[in-house]
Formats: sequence, structure tokens, C-alpha cells
Amino acid sequence: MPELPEVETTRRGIAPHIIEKRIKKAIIRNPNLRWPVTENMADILKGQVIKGVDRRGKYLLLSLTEGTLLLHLGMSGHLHLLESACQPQKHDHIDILFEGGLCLRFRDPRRFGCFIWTKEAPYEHPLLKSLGYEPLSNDFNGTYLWNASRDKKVAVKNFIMDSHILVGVGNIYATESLFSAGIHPKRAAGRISKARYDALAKAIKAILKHAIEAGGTTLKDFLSSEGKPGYFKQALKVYGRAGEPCVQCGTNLSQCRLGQRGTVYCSQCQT
DNA sequence: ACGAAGCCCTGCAAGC
DNA sequence: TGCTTGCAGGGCTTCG
Repeated sequence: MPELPEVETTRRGIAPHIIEKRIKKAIIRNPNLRWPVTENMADILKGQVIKGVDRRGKYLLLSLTEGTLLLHLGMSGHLHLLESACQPQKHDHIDILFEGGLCLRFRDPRRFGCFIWTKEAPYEHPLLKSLGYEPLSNDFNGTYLWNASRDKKVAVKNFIMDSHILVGVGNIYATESLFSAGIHPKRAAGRISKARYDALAKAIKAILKHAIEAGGTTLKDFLSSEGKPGYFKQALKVYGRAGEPCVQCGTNLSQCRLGQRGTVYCSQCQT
């Protein structure tokens, strides 16, 4: 389940290998993603050159000669970079073959991802236009969260997972950062002090940065390692540990559901 | 306008 | 062993 650190690791992994490479051919095996891949995608991509690889939230932006590819990995998506196009496996929906033999392969078993072509300014695209702050940017801080949360009754966990407020914080990192900041996930967003939002913003930045650095260790092997970003389950203090003892106080961790998502927290440490 | 629920999909784990 | 069932989840969309 790629969250922002995995997407950023993917971006850094593929960028140096594909920038300035010309697309020889694209193969769409299964166009039925979150939104159907446009019918003439293969024709559109053929002959274009990759000019840049950027990220906005969990979206990857591949800048091409004549427009932009917007990719989202959903929750089961992966981009693999292959020296050559070997036999595709189940769920390998899209291949982009470059001159010279390199192959960028999009795999997504659950097909929650997307693969969209736009000729317009990409940041004006409906999917990107109303996205909130980047958590690692300097603009994002506790003051912003505090200001944006006034009068909001929604649970703080749902609040920080709202991509219109800030991007890239999914269930895992929301759960972990609330634990780190000592904030109860069900607390109403509008009833949290500025000081606590300062702590929460710092926690979000620290945890995301740490995960990106951890992923970075696999970057030099991105080609050979099939592009598996480092994902360290042992670094998780609460997510997936319901019923197990809190690492801080030993209390058994509680679980509830918030916005259809499993939520683990410590009833002692998080208030 | 806001908040909550629904929906898309497959793999995996648990239960019978 | 082989079924069936339930759950997981990002985020757009719809409903109240």
C-alpha cells in the first residue's frame, strides 16, 4: 500500500533512468483502472520523450514532450523498472518500452490506481487542483492545521487524512503520527490546541521523512530490486498492533473504526 | 457546506 | 481440502 514515502521513493528510483528517454512503444493490457485508460493511450505515448518526473501528494507526474501522465498507485500499485520487457505476470496492466530496451511496468492487482493523460497544465487538472499542502513543505505547520480546523467537528484522524487539507497522509502515517503526538484519533479537529497541532505537524514531517530516508537505502538497487521501496513494518509503533502492549506505557492498544478505516491507538498515551 | 457512507477491486486469512 | 465469508484500503462520488 504505497503512501507518500513509497511514491517519493518510486519517483526517485525511476527518474534518473527514464528522463530524456524516448518511448518506443506502450502496451495497455488492461485499461480498467480507477478510470479507464484512454483508448488511444498507446498512440499518444509513442515517440514522446520523458522530460521530468514529479510528485504531488501520491500522484506521480510524468512530463512528456506533449503533455503529462498522471499516475496514482492506488493501494496495490507498483512501478517496476526492467532492463528488458520480460514475460508479464498477472496484473501487469501497462508497459512503457523505451528506445534502448528499458521497460517501465505498471502493476496494480486491485486496480485502484489510475493512468491519465492530460495536455493541459497538470496542476490545473481537477484531480490535482484542489489538493492541500505538501506535508514536507515549509508552508505546512501546526498553525496551518490549527487555522484549517476551527469549527470542524470531524475526528482529527479523518481531518489529517483529507487530501484537501494536506496530501499524502494515509491510514498508516495518520495512525502513527497521532500516537507520536499523543492525540486521540477520535478527538474533534476543532477542539485541539495550537500547541498540540504544532506537535502533530512535527510528527507528520518526522515520520514521513524517516520513511523516505529508509526507502532511499534501496534506491541504488532500484533497477535490480524490481522497485520494491523499503517498507519497515518494525518501525510501526501502533498500526497493525491492536491488542499488543503500547511501547510507551504497556497498556494494550485499542482499536476502533474511523471513516471506514481501522484505527489503533493507546487509550492512556493519546488524549 | 459539512460530514458520513458508498463504491471500486483482488488477495489473503479465518471459519466451516 | 475446498469452499465461503470478511476484511483491507485511497480517494472520488453520492447521499443526508
